[in-house]
Amino acid sequence: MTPKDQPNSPRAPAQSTSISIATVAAKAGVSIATVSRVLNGLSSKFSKATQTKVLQAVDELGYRPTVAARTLRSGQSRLVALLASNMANPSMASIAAAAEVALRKSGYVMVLCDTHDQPEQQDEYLKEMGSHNARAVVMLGAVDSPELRQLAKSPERIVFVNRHAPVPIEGERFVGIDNRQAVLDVAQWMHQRRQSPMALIHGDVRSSATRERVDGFVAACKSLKQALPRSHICFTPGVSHLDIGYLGMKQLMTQKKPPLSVFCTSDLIAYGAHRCLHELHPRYLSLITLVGFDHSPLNDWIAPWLHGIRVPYESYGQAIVSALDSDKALNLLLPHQWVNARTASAL
Amino acid sequence: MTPKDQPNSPRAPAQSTSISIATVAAKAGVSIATVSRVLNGLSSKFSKATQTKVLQAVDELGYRPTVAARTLRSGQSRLVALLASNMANPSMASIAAAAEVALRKSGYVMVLCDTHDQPEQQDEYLKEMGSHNARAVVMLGAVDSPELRQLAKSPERIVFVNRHAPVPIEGERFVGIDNRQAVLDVAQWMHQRRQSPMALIHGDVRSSATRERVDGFVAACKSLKQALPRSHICFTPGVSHLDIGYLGMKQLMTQKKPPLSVFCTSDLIAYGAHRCLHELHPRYLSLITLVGFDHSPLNDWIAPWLHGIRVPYESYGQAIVSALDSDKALNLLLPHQWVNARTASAL
DNA sequence: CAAAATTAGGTAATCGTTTTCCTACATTCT
DNA sequence: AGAATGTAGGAAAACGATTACCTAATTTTG
Repeated sequence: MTPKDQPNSPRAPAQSTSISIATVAAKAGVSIATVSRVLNGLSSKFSKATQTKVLQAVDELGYRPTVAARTLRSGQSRLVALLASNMANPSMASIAAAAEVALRKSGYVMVLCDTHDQPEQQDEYLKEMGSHNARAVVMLGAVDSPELRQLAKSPERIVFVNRHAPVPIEGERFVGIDNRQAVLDVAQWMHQRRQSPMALIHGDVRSSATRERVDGFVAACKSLKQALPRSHICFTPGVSHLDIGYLGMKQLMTQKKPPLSVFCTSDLIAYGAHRCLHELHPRYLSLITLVGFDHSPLNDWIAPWLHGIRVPYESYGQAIVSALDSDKALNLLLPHQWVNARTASAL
Repeated sequence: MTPKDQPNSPRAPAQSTSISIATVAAKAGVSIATVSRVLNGLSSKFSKATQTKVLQAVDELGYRPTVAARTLRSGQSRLVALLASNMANPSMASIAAAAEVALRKSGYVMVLCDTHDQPEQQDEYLKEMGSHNARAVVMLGAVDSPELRQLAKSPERIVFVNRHAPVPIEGERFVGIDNRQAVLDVAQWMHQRRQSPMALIHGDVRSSATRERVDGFVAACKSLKQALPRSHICFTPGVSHLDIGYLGMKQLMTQKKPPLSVFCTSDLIAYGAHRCLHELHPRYLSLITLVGFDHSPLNDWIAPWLHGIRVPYESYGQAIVSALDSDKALNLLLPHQWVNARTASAL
């Protein structure tokens, strides 16, 4: 702005010499300890006048405490690790984005780690976070691993998101939705529309979320007296959700009684199923109802043909922070919502 | 697994007492300094025998250096901050995911920050990263801000991705694609198909990437003697890319000579345009050609009607690391690719 | 009014590393 | 053989905060 853009008065020390708490103390004419106390709000340890002096010195020098020193001494850092099992999944990305905002707002710093659903990587990251003195770990799709079991026994804070801990943990902090209720909603909606036969394409049931959805859906069908033969339940191991959907749908369409409505346990699976139908014959798209699970906002734009359960990922961030700051076990189930396709037709 | 799941032999010290380099030194029967040297590979400072002893002690104790202490002493950390302007954009998420993997592979730890394209937030994060002794900052869509200018003058490493530094920086490290060439490809393809009139819907030109695409496309049209009247160039400030596309297309369709092919400077814009066309009349979808820019892998599944430039986001990770590790300015332009729509029809 | 309690703030130890000196051999050069 | 060089490793000083402990002054209490 001003012609001279030296940030400080000429008296100010060269920017190169980093300013430490000692610099502030000297400038304010107090001891290092006092500066520290003011900065940490250890009230009844300093007078109002001193506070002002210190704060002013801090401000003038543009001082910021060195994180490493603080962490070393106090043994606590503001780092929170988010271990995601697969960042290529848009819903994981949504959660990561929401978590980042909420964590930041609470003064945390988020480190992102993609475990690719592999126990070894997960362990590596968990160890890494230990040596960083991370305040907490957010597991976005945890898999079983030695280090995780180890960590679970320690007082370390872990928040499980969407997928429960792979091994029972007393005092588990969990953030997710009520999958049982959600799939019940799905089953009832499909049942009302009388679009039999129905089918189910699902992901890997090693994920508790998927397991709840599969079990819940099967149970709901049974209680509704809605047929769901084993041949109409598809899963292909070892491939992406997109391929699971694609292959599953292909398989379903070879049955003698192809389904009229298909529930997919994730949106990605539904996308795959859609592509399959489209390739087989575009007309199928208007005949067969696809129901997904996740409903990213983008669906309204590019997959308006998809019905499904909307998971409120944008509010996961705050929930994760709450779980993290909580001193006891927590099971936060966020409200989901049924969403009708925007267009009946196949777009 | 075993009945006794004490991780260590009975001889091992209680897990609670954290093991430091001193513990290792004691166990190996050497000094702290030597352990440090072995761990840091300061060769010709220790014998092979000592190395073995130390490494074994490290292994048996499961010792990991405390990051904070190391950072404090050396003034360097392995933290790399990735400041993204908008994580809700799938292409940013792709880059973030790719960067995370590549950085990790090179021993860095990635901190994710969403600036929401706001200078104040960006500054806050930049300052924060300063006090973390971050090794580098990766700007994924930088905006102009005081702190960034300040940082640019320091020896701090900054990598600009996709969008160039908002203010000229000598020695800029850049990772992106050749937008000029890409839009030339687009224009030529559209020109060959003779789908006149053509139109352009673009994002905010404060982004250098968008500016290059817009200017390049306009220039290409001119050199191809392809009409592109001002009325066929749309931009709506202050709304999301999706809305830019939606509103832009709506505006285009009210013209007396609506376009037969439309170039959108991002896929999100194309999605918006598509939705608009679909709502106006599904038949439009098979008449009007939409060309996007980004081409996330998901497009093959949910937007097979979209032509466009594929940006190799998955290889951005490695490129970012290269730029970061480079000692001099760098302008890494990755190869893009023209992609035809998978289906001519409107899905 | 003396004792007790509170307030304000300084001194110095400490966190776990890295790194600068130093020393003491062992080797090589002249 | 004496000097120079290299190798191996120890002792101790940083790095920049937090915090336990201590001292004085001030206020409250009985």
